[in-house]
Amino acid sequence: MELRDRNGLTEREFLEQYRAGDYERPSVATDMVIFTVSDTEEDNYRKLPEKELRILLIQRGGHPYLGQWALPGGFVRPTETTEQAAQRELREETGVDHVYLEQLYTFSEPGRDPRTWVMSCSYMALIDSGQVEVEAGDDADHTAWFQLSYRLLRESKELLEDGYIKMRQYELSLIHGDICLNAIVEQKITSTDQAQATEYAIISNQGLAFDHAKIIACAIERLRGKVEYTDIALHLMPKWFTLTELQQVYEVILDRDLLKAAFRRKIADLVEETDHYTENAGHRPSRLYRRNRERI
Amino acid sequence: MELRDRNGLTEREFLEQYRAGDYERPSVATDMVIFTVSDTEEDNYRKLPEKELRILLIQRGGHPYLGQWALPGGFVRPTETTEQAAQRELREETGVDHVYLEQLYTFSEPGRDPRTWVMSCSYMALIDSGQVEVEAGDDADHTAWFQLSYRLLRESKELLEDGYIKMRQYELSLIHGDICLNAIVEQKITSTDQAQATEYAIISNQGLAFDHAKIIACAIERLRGKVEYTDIALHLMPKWFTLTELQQVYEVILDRDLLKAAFRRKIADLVEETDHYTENAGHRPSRLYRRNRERI
DNA sequence: AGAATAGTGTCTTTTAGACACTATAGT
DNA sequence: ACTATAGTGTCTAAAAGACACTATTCT
Repeated sequence: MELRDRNGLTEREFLEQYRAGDYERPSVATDMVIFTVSDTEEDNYRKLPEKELRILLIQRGGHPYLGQWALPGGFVRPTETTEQAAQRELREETGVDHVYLEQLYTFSEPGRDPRTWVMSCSYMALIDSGQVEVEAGDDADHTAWFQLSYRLLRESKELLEDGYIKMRQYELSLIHGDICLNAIVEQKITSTDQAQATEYAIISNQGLAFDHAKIIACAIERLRGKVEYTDIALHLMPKWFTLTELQQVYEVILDRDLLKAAFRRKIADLVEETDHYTENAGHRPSRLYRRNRERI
Repeated sequence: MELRDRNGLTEREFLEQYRAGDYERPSVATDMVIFTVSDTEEDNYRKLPEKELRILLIQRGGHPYLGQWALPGGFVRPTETTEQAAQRELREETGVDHVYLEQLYTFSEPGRDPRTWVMSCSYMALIDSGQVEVEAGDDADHTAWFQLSYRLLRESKELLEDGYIKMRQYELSLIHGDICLNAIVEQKITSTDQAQATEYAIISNQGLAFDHAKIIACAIERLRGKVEYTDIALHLMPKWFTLTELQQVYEVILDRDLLKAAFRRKIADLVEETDHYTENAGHRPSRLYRRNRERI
């Protein structure tokens, strides 16, 4: 009753005699864009601190890209999924374990790693600001949180016979103390009647290793997109937070101001009020909220 | 002036002496979900034909999963990106070249291929119905277009201390003539205050090879999501089409009826009217539209 | 004439944007 | 009392949903 292939083998027999071919295989690594949001210092006791979006980078201690900054990552092992590899990496690098984790994109351009054929399966992680503060100081081992900004520099559109080409140039800046990394990433959307393709290219790059500027661009775009229609931003918040803090997080991700009343209407179903309030703020206390687990 | 690592090597020297380690590497394949939309036959000369969503499958001629149906795909070569591999595969399998192509997700579960360690970088392609009809008959080489349906079967939600678990079971049906493939795919969303994870599992499976039921589920969900807020569906249309045909395509993707007036308002900016009309339809002729390349 | 689809007008409901107003702890 | 933020009310504009009505070709 068992199926036999053209050599007369059953599946079990086939698998027993199977030897992996000797064609070339790539190494597969995961690279992670780990986001968190932190307060900047504020001198005026009355004013609220501002928020900033940060990602974790590691300074490379060996070739290639010696001295430059790279995303945390590592090679995937045969006994784990890429996601488990990302989780393991995250634990090793930040000590945190249960966080929001989402696969972004697999980068596979030949030559993206000058050593050998390496594909990168990239992930984005969101860590709540509460969990992270503790580890912020471990600068000695060349791990640092960089403030991120990602802004549209130029935009152009060219009409074709049956479609268009749209180019957008973004400036990516990463700042940690005196260290300032910069890259310009170009997004090129070619759209014709049938085909459509989006390509990213690194136009200029100061201090970021490999194609990591592209991966970071990809992550921030995913984050911006999802903030608008999911509750993803809540994974960046501590257990309890004020609505103003939540709005600040939205604003720092989207890089634009939002109107208070409209914002509160929009996120009303994502949160649940508690009976707690902020204290000693130098102004009217604010009610604390938490994530609404009942939401549909 | 050149940087030297702890062994005193410059980057160039390092790369020259670099030998890839002998740790294990996975094979990386691409698997493609190629969508198209076709007309069903209609006996009543007055009635319009209905649309159905189809994907391309290939019957396996060897172990493993001998005789079962699999997505077209193949291994990635060291000189190409995963996207180029997908494009090559698409050309070989369907003869078409310029189509909408989008990376979906990289599946990496150890054991997903019983032969050896294989990761699959999956892609979704959209082919316009006009280009495809020609190739529809090549059934001899075990390649066939299957009508796809993907429906929610069950949904449940369990509240946790600080979050919830949501389970959804979908029934995936693929039909080509007398051949009927079936799978039930479960989506499990675990969401707590910090963490959130979405997992897919194949609950039952008749006739689909590997974990391809998961990949197809992933593709149809991406397609449904993007139809709502992009012009992605236009890549499934021929050069000229009626608004009713376009609406049918939206309806067959979303698996629900839409209101005509609201639909036309919504897609008004995505299309451009032509001066051509349908003929001999047994009823009032319909204006033909094309994709609007001027759209913002 | 009648069948079937094409195409539009308009009323209602919902959502988003804008802005002004009142409320309150802490120094 | 004053500062800075907290929080709400309401008007307007835009988008989505619902439904009815008219228009047109072909057999």
